[in-house]
Amino acid sequence: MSAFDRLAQPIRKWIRGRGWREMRDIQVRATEAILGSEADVIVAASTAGGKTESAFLPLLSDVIDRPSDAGGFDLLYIGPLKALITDQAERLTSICEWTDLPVTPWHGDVPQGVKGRAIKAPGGVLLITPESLEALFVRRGAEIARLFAETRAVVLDEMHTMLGSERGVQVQSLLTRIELARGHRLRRVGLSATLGDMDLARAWLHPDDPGAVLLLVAQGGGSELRLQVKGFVAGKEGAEATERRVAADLFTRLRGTSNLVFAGSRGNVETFADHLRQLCETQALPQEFFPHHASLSREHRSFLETRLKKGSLPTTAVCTSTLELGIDIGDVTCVAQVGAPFSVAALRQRMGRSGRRAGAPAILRQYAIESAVEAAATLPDRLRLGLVRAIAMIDLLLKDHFEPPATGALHLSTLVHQILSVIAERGGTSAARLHHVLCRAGPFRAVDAALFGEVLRALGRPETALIEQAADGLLLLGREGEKIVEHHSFYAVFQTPKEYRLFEGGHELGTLPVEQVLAPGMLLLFSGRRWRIMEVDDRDKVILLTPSLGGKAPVFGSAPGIIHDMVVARMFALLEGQDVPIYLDETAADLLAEARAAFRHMELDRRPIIERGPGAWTLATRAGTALTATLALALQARGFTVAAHDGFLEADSETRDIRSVLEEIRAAQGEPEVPAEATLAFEKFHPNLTRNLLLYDALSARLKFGEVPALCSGLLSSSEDMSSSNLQDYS
DNA sequence: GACCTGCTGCGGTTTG
Repeated sequence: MSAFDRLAQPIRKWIRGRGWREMRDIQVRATEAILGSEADVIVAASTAGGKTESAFLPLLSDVIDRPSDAGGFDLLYIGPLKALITDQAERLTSICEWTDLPVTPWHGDVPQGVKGRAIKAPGGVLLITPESLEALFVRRGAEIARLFAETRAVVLDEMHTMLGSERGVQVQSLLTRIELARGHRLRRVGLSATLGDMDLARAWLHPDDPGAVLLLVAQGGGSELRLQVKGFVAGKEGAEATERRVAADLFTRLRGTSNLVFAGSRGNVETFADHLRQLCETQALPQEFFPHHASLSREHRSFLETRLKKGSLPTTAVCTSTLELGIDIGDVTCVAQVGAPFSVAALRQRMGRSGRRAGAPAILRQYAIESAVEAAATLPDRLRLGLVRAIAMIDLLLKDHFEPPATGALHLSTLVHQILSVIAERGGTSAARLHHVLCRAGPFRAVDAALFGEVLRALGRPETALIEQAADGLLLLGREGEKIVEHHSFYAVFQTPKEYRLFEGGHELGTLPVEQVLAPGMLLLFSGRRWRIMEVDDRDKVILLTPSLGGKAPVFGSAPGIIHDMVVARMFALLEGQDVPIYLDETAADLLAEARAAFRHMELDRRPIIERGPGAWTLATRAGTALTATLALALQARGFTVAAHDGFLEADSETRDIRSVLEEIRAAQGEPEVPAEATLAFEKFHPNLTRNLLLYDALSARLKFGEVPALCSGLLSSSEDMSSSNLQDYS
């Protein structure tokens, strides 16, 4: 029987109505896998590859041909974005045209009435965010078993966003809790365009039996890739003039077509959008360049998304990662990247937005801006680390190597969240039951009973008061716990900063973080236009703006970027190599030659430690951000001031010698050494834990003291032969 | 030296 014939009659009718000549290969294979087995399935296909249909045509067929008598939702879909859920619900409603299966989108913008009706008569497909599912547990814990009693499968969309993230652990935990409530397993179907390590993806989907997960990868689809790296040197003209030259190049290359320009930060998005707007104005051309980032109003963002999707007018979005994944914005001619990205995985995701039409190439224009090098130039300037990283990223992209998600983290912040959620769901529970639900059946398997007890005691401290224990031993929400769980901000496992809202007239333009100093009279670039601040209301967190002629991009706040070991290793290979990639323009090639000359001149090709001056050293760690930062902490704990760059550390001390201190650190055998002033609280519920627990969490995720002794050995090795990795232990 | 994601229930008022 052909795959088409295995589908239910109403589904076949819908397919014929589409006028499809045949099903795609991935859809045929998914139909056979889903209808021919009970196994979990991963469907890996590009964004336009028909993943959603691959999963839902057979899943819906199964529901139609083998209807269940019990009530409850037949299929569950979890998606990371509200806009994606709205889109997918429309597509599924169309597919279900000839069936009587309801399709219910469920997120914060869905009206209460729709949700009320779905709870009263659950059935068909429920499409929901992780946060709204969390809210169901907290508010309607007793009804979970009824709602999902006979659910056939859960579809996990954009699965790559879940791997290694706090939100992914939350989803894993919620799925186990559904299974425990209804008493049997829930089949999982994962969808993604960009999964690096398939074994990790399998293990995430089915931790107890990764080998049983069927993996379906779409064939081909790899369109031709055209690349250029353009170098720019900021000379005496200053930074702004250089930005203008980059903007002028973008204007010439992109005008008249639709494109995405990834500018790296919200501040840069505003800066380049402003330059490009001015170029349109000067030449009396209609506006076709618009900014897009998370702080802009929903209204402005949807205007731009709709314009891109319609494709009738040339449109270039200057954007941050807001346009990296999610809803279908159609095909763009070219992806431009200003400055090096932070991961190959993100670059790959971005490239997926271009070259989607059959026969059209994917085009990447990489812009690298470097400073003019003078005698006092900094290490990153002399070694052209921005350009070198951009080339390393492209190199890895071409080889199809990208960063695997981090594994092995304890995720204690999300554990705290789930402890509160399970207690709220059941109105109270025992410590043993909690440990079973979350750490044995659930995703927190690295947390043993002793560590779990320490977490519970931290939450029960009088000053924390998240939980308390009744006389019979039952764990209940404490005074603060009640407050936190009651508020709607509880449902998300990630944290968001407080923000000002920006208005012009009664019209909201977007938001800015409250940390920065803003005062009336200041000039601002925002939402692609220029403003003067009229009024700052600190109580209501509102800022009133009026149009002006000047202005500069605001500071949106920052977090350190994390570069993987694999990228830094590639950067060193480039610095030590001779080859000049053919996709470099003349300036970029000159800059790479300068970087290589500087690398040799500093003798970094021969020695891992060089002395910049008395009490000032440069170390070539050749490691990514995590390990380099860990060594930096150990040096700081011993009185050094340090500055970290990709694969390098600059360490200064007036009293200590770097070699003897590295010997000491090596002798400490990976014992953590963290200066008292270093913060270890990064995640939403971290402030409720003890410093000791935060250290455990950091050691499991972002600090690598275990690798420090080997790193020290490599640095101390007197070998002149640097061809073998200095990360090996020579002792 | 960075980015992104999410949100319930209830009480009061208005409208047909």
